[in-house]
Amino acid sequence: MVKKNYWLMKSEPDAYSIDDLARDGREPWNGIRNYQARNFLRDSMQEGDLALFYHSNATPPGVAGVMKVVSGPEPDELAFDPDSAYFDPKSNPDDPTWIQRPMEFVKKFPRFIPLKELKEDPELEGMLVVRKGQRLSIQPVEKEHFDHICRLGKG
DNA sequence: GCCAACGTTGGC
DNA sequence: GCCAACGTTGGC
Repeated sequence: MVKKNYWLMKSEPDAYSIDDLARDGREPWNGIRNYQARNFLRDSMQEGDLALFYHSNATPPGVAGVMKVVSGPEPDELAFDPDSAYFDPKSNPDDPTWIQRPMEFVKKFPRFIPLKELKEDPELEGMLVVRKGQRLSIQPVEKEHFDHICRLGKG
């Protein structure tokens, strides 16, 4: 049994929110156009890993719930669609630059946890998402931090 | 709307 | 390979 990893994945709720995932049940996480985030998606994530669903560019920003990695890496088809905002003419279908991961809804927290609260919590010191100016849309999270945030979300 | 903190691009 | 210009992210 491989050790489970934990993640935080950002989405702008205007584009796709935890409620959208609750409705859809399962959704490919695509449109990632940053190499570091791509590498996490492609190389580090394992089926069964859990991820915090983070609402970015929201009022307020914060963690809304939990989802699960349910499959291996797949080519991000948006990169091949000239009509998509995520079209990348440099991505070759035979060797895709960008990849996606199917994610599955696990739960929406009874209590949304705003970023402000994460920043003020001494238990979460050192967590990437509380660092000023960090922009990475897919981040590894320590199990202790993940568990603590789940407790906070219970209300 | 502002702006800090990046990441990317392209000239040299 | 350097680095300035530019674009994007995302909190505030």
